[in-house]
Amino acid sequence: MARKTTIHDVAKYANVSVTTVSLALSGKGRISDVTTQKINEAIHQLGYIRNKNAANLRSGQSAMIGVIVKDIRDPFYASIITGINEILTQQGYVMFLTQSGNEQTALLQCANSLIEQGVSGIILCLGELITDELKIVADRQSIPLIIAAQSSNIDNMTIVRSDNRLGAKLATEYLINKGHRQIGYLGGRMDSLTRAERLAGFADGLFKHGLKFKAEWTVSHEQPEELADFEQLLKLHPNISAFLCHDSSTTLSLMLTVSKLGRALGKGRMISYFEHQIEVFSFGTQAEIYIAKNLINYIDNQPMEIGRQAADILLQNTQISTPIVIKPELII
Amino acid sequence: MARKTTIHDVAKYANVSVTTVSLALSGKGRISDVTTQKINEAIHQLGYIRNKNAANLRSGQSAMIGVIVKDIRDPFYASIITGINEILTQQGYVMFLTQSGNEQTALLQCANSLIEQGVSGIILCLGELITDELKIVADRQSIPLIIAAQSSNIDNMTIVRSDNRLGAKLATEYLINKGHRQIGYLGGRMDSLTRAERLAGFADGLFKHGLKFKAEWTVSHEQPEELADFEQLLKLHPNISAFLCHDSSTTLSLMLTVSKLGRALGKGRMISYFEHQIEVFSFGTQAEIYIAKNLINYIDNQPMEIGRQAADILLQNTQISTPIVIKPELII
DNA sequence: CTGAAAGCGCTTACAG
DNA sequence: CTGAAAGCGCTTACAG
Repeated sequence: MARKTTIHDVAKYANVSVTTVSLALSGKGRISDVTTQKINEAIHQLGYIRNKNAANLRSGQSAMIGVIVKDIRDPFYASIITGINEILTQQGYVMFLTQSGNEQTALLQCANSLIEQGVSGIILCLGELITDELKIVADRQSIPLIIAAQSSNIDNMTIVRSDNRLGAKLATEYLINKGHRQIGYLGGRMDSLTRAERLAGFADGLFKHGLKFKAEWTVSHEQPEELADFEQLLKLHPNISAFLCHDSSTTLSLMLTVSKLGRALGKGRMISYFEHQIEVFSFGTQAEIYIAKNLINYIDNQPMEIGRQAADILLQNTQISTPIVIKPELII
Repeated sequence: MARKTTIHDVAKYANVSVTTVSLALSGKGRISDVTTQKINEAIHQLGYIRNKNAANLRSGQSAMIGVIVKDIRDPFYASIITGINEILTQQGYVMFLTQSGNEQTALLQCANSLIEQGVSGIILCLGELITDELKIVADRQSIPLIIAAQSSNIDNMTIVRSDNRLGAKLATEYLINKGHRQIGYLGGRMDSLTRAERLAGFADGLFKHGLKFKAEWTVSHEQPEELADFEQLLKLHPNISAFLCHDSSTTLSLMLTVSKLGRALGKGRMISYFEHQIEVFSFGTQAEIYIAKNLINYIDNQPMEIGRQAADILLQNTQISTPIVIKPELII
C-alpha cells in the first residue's frame, strides 16, 4: 500500500473542497444531497477511513472514554463494562480499557496512559481502592472522573453504585414472608463495606418483622476454613432454614455443605427431595453461571445498569454530588 | 484551566529546544543527563502530559491495539483480555476494547471504529463468528489481525487457541488411571467445534486404554432439559462413575443432580459421604468461582496465556500460518 | 548534542 | 452551499 487515502483524495475524487468533505463527514454544515452522494461514493471507492487522531488533534475533542478496572475477570465489573460499552458505542464513543490490579502505582500509570491518549473522561471500577491521587491528576487536566462501584464511602466524587442495603432488605423480607424465622448471613470479608451495607439491610428486614439480628448466625469469609465453618454453623443451629449468601462462591460452598449433611437446597418452585430443606438467597450477577441457570433466587445488583448510568452521566458531563444508587432486582 | 501545556512550554521552561524535549521524551537521541534532568523537572513543574494524538499523527505510528470481543462477561474472554492487557501494558501499548455481540454488522462497526482510531493491530475474540469481511477491511488498511480463541477452523489467519483435544485426552487418562472405566461426557452444544475437539480427545484417551466411546453416555446441552437429561442418564447408567463436564455450568447441573439422587461428588482428596461417589473433571477457567475454590478438578485452557501470546505475536508483527496451540493444564 | 522548520490529516473560522 | 488557508501538538530529517 502506498499512502493512506486522505480527505484531500476524497475531495479531489468527488470534485469538491476538503471543507465540504469534512463538513459532510461530521454532519455539521448543510451539504446538498447530491454532494453528499458524490462524497459517499468517493469514500466508498477509495476505501477512505477518517483519521481520528488528526480530527481529535485539530478539534481538541475526542470521543474517547477511558475505563480503569481492577480486574475484568470479576463478573460484576465485566457486566459494568458491558453496560458502559453499550452507551459509548451508541453515542459514537470508543473505550480505552486498562486494568490496574491492586497496585497504587499501576493505577496512576493507567490514568496517565489514558490522559496521554486524550480521553475526555474516565470511569473508575476499582472497588474500594483509594483514588485520591488519581483525582488530583485528573483535576489538573480537567478530565471528569466518575466511579462505578458496588459500594462506596467516597463523597467528593460523582459515583454510581448498588443499593446493597435495599437489596438485602428485600431479600430478607422475601424469606420472612415465605415463613422463615431463622435466617443466617454467609460470606463476605469482615472489612468489606458492601458486606456491612448488606448486613444493615438484613437487619432492617428482620427488625421490620420483629425478628432479631443474631451475630452467631453469621459467618464471614475466611478463605481456608469456610466449608468447615458452614458445616459447624448448620450443625450448631439446625433450625436455621434460610441463608443470605454474600456471593455465588459462598452459595456454592453452602450447597456443598448442605449436600454433604444430607439436606437439600430448596427454592420456592422446586420440589424438595430431603426433609430439611434450606432456602438460599444469593447476591450475584446474571453472568454467574449457575445463577443464570435459574436454580437459585438471587439479588441482581444490576451492574450493567450501573455501567450505563455511569457512562451516561459522564457523557452529559454533569457533576453530581449525591451518589446515584441503582435499585437492585430480586430474581425469583 | 487555560491552554494545555505543550512541548513548547516544556522547552521554554527547561531552556532547550522542542527537538531536545521530543527526543528526550521518546528516548531516541542521546541527550545529556543534565538536559534530561532539566526537562524532567520542567515536565513535573508544568504538569505536562504528552499529546499522543499529535505524536501518532506525525509519526504515523500508534502504540494502540484494538480488541473486539463477543462478550466480556464470558470468563474465558475476560481472562484472554487480562492476558492481552498484561503484555500491552508491559510494552507501552494501550488497548481499545469493543464488544460486538453476535451481530455481523456490529462486528464491522467495531472494526471500523478501531481503524479510525488508528490502531496498529486488532485481536479478535469472537468464538466461532465469521470474520471474512473483517479480514478484507483490515487487509485493505494493512492492519494485522490475529485471532484468540478456544477452537477454530479458520486457516488463512494467524490464530492462537486452546488444545481442546489434548486437554480432554489428559483428563480422560487421569480418570482412567484412577480406576474409572465408565466415563461420560456432559454439556456443550451439538454444533460446537470446541465440543467436537474435546470429544475427539476424550475418545483418544479411552482408546489408548482399550475402552470404547459410547455415544449414549454423552449428553449435549439443550437449555431447558439439561437437569432432567442428566438425571435420566444417571439412573439409566448407574455404573458411570466419572464425567467430563463441558463447562462449569454443566458441572453445577451435575452436582445438583447428583445431590438430588442422594449420591456424592468426589474428588481424589475429598472424603466421600455417600456410597456412590461420582468424580467430575470440568473444563473451565480459574476465574470461575467454585472451580477456584479448589473443590473440583478441572482443565485450565490457559486463556490468559492465549491472550499473552496473541498480543506478543501481534506486537512482533509476525505472520504465522499454523495455529499456535496453547497446552492446557490439569488442575488437580 | 541542539535548533529552526516542514508537515502529519484534519477542522474551522472566514470570505464568498 | 463551497473554497483557501491557518493551525492543533507533535516528530523528524537537516544543518549546525
